[in-house]
Amino acid sequence: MKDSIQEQLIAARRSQILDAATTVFAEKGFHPTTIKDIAKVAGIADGTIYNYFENKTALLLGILDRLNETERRDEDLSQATGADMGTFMRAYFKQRFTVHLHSLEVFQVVLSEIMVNKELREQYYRQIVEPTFTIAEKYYQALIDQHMVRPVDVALTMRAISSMFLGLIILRIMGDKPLQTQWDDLPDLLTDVLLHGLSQSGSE
Amino acid sequence: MKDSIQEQLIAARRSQILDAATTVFAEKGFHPTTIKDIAKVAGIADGTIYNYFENKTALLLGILDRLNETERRDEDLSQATGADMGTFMRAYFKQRFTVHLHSLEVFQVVLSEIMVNKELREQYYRQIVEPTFTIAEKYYQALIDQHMVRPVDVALTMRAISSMFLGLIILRIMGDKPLQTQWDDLPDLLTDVLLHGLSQSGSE
Amino acid sequence: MKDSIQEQLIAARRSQILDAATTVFAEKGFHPTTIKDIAKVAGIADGTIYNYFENKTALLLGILDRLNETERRDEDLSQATGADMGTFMRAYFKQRFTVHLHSLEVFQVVLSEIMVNKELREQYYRQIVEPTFTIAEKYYQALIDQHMVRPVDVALTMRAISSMFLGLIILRIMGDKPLQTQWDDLPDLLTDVLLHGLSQSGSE
Amino acid sequence: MKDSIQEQLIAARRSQILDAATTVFAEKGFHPTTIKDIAKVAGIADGTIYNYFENKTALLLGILDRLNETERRDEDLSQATGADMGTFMRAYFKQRFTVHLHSLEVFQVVLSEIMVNKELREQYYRQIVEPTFTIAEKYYQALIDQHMVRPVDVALTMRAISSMFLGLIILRIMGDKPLQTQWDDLPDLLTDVLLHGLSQSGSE
DNA sequence: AATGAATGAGAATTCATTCAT
DNA sequence: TATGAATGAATTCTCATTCAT
Repeated sequence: MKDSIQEQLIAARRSQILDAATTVFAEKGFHPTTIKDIAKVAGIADGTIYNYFENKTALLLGILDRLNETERRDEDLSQATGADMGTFMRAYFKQRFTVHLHSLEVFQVVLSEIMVNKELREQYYRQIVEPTFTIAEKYYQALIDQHMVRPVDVALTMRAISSMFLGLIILRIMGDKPLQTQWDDLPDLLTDVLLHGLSQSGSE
Repeated sequence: MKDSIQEQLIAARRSQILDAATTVFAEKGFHPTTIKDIAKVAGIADGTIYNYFENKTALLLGILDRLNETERRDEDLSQATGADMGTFMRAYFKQRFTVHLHSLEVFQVVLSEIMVNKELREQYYRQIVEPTFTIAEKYYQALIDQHMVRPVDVALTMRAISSMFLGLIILRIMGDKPLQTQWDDLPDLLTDVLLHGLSQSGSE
Repeated sequence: MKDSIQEQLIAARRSQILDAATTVFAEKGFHPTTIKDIAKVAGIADGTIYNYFENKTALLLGILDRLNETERRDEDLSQATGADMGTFMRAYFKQRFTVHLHSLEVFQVVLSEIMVNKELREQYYRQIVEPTFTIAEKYYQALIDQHMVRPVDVALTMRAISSMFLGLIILRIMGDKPLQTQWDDLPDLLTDVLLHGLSQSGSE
Repeated sequence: MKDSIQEQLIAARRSQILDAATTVFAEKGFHPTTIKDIAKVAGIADGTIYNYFENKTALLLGILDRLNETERRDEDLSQATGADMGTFMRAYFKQRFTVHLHSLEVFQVVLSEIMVNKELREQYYRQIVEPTFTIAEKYYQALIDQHMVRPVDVALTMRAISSMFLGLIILRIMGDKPLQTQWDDLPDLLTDVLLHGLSQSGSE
C-alpha cells in the first residue's frame, strides 16, 4: 500500500541523513559539525534535514536508536550460547569488543554528548544500557542457579563487568598504547582473571 | 624575592579563575559556559582571563592539571599501605571511588571534552593516566614477585582494573539505579571478585 | 454551465482558505502565521494554497476583499435611514461599532500590515475607505442642503468623524480601560458631542 | 565622576543605535529591517547592538521611550496655555498634529507593531497613552468646573477627541487625498466642530 | 595588569515557495 | 487539481577573542 511506500521513503531518507551525520560526527565531533556539513555529505539541502529531525541533537538520538537496534540484534546472537563457562565468556567478550570497535568513533562522539546532555543520557540508559543489564542479569542468575558460578550480587557484578568493557574502550580511545597493541589478548585475559581471580592459586 | 611574589600572585589569580571555571563547568557543562559566566563568578573582567589562559580550552587543561596534582597527592597516600592483599585492595578501592565521586561533575565535563578533543585527551593521558599506570604496574609487579598474586600480564590487568573504576563511574553518572543505591558495597564486592574470581570454588 | 460550477468550486476553495487564514491570523498575527498553519486549519496541503493565492500577502488582500463586501452590505443597511438627525447618528454609530468589534482581531492584524505594506494600504483605501467616504459625503451634503446640519467642509468633517471611530477602536485594542467598560455609552456620547459641541450652551 | 562618563557613553551609544534604527525602520518597516541594516547605518558591528539592546523588539521599545520623552516635553509646552477655549484648542490641535507628523514614518512602524505585539502595546499604553489621558482629564475637568465647557463624561470625551487625532493621522498615512491637501485646515475645523457641534445653530 | 566594549564570524533554524508526482 | 517533500535564502543572536584605555 501507498502508506508503506511512504514510510519506506521516509525511513530511507532518515537513514541517509543519519549515515551522513554518523560520518561527519565521527570525523569532526558533534559540536564542530554543522548542519550544512551533514546536508552536504547527505547530498541534500540544509532545510531537508529539519523535515526529518527536529534539531541537531535529534540526529544524535537517531544515531543512538540505530546503535540500539544493532546492539539488540547482536544480543540475540550472544544468547545462542552453549555450556562451558570459559568458552562462553571468551566468545562473549570477543564479540562485545568487536562490535564496539566497529563504530568506535561514533561511540566516542555519542559518549561525549551523553556525559553532558541529560536527555541523551537518559535515552541511552533507558533504551540500551538498562535492557542489556536486564538480560544479562537473568542469564547470570541462571548460571548461579546451575552452580556454574559463585553466587554473588548479580546486579553489581554485571555492572562491574560491563564497566570494564566501557572503561577499556575509553582507555583505548584515549590512546593507551598497551591496549592498542594487545587488544586481541583481552578476551583471554579477562576471562581468566574474572573466572579465577588474581590471588595466588585462588586463595589469599 | 619580588619574582616569587609575582609568581604567587599569578598562581593565585590562575587558581581563582580555575575555581570559577570548575564551578561553572560543573554546573552547566563546557560548551554552554561562556567566558563571561566564569569571569562573573571569579569577580573579574572577561579580558583578564585571557591574561592567564590562552583560551577557553586552556581552562579545561588547567583544571586537568589541578586534578592531576590532587591525584598525585592521593597516589602518595595510597602508597602508604601495608601487607594483606585483600585489605589493601579494599582500602584502595574505597579511596578511588571517594576521590572521584567528590568531583564527579567536573570529571563528567572533563571526560566529555576529552572524548572529543585530541589535545586534551593526550594531555590527560600523558599527565594523569600514564603515570598512574607506571606506578601501579611497578607496584603490582612487586606483588607478583613476592608471590602475593598470580603472574599475569601486568599492563593489561592494571588497565582492566582501572577501567572498571572508570566504567562504574560513568555508569553511575548515567543514572544507573543499582550503582547509586549500592555504591558503598562496591569495594568489598570488587575485592572479592577480583581476588577470587567468579567461578565455583576457584575452578571451572 | 460547467464554468459556473468550476467557478463555484474555486470560490468555495478560496473561501475555505480565507476562513482558515482569518482564523489563524486573528489568533497569531500575520508574520508568526505560517502557510502550513493555514493549510492545516483549512485541511489541505500547503501547495494547494498557492493554486488559489499568489502568496501570503495575497491572503491578506483576500481577507480585505471579504471585509469589503461585508462592509458594503452593511453600508446598504445604513442607508435605510429615517429623519431625525440624532436618532440616525446614534443608530449609525451603534452599527459601526458593532461591526468592527465583531472582527476586531482580524482588523487588528489587517491594520498592522496596512501600516507597513503599501500595496495593501492602497487597496484598502481604494476599495473600502474611499467608497465609504464617497457615499458618506453625498449623504452628508444632502443633510446640509436640507438644512438639517450646519454647512461645513464635508470631506474633512466626514474624515474627522470616521477617524474618531478608527481611533477609538485602536485605543480599545490597546487595552484602554474606560473604553472597554463604557464602550456601549459611546453612541450616545458621540452623538451628543458631535451634534451640540462641547462649549457651554453651544456658544463660547 | 567616572560613572557619569560611563553612563554618558552608554547613553550616547544607545542613542546612536536608536537613531539608526529609527531611520531604517522608517524606511523599510520593522520586519524587513535586519540588524545588519541598522548596524551598518550606525557604523558599528552587528554584535554591538546586542550589548545595548536585548533584541530587535527592544529597539522598538527604545524608540518608544524616546517618543515618550519628546511627548512629555511637548506636553509641558501645551500646559502653558491661557484662557480662551477656542484659541487654546486651535493651538493645541496645531501642536499635536505637527508633532506627530514630524515622526510620521516611525509612528507608522511603531503603530504597526503595537497592533500586533502585546508587550509593546502595553508599554506604549502605560507609558504614553495613559499618562497623557490623566493629564488631559484633569485639565478638562478644570474647564468644566470653571463652566468653560459643558459637563460631559470626561474620560470618554477625552478618548473621543484623542482618537480623532489618531484616526486622522492613520487616514493620512493611508494616503487620503483630502487630508493631505487640507491638513492645515484641520485645527480650525476641528475646533469649530467640537466646540459648536454639527447641528443647525447648536440645536437639533 | 585589568578592564569591558567592540568585534564579526558563524550556526541553527525557519518558512515561503516550487514542482515532480 | 492536490499534494507535500525539497529547497536554500535569509536572519537573529551568541560568544570567544581582541585591544585601546
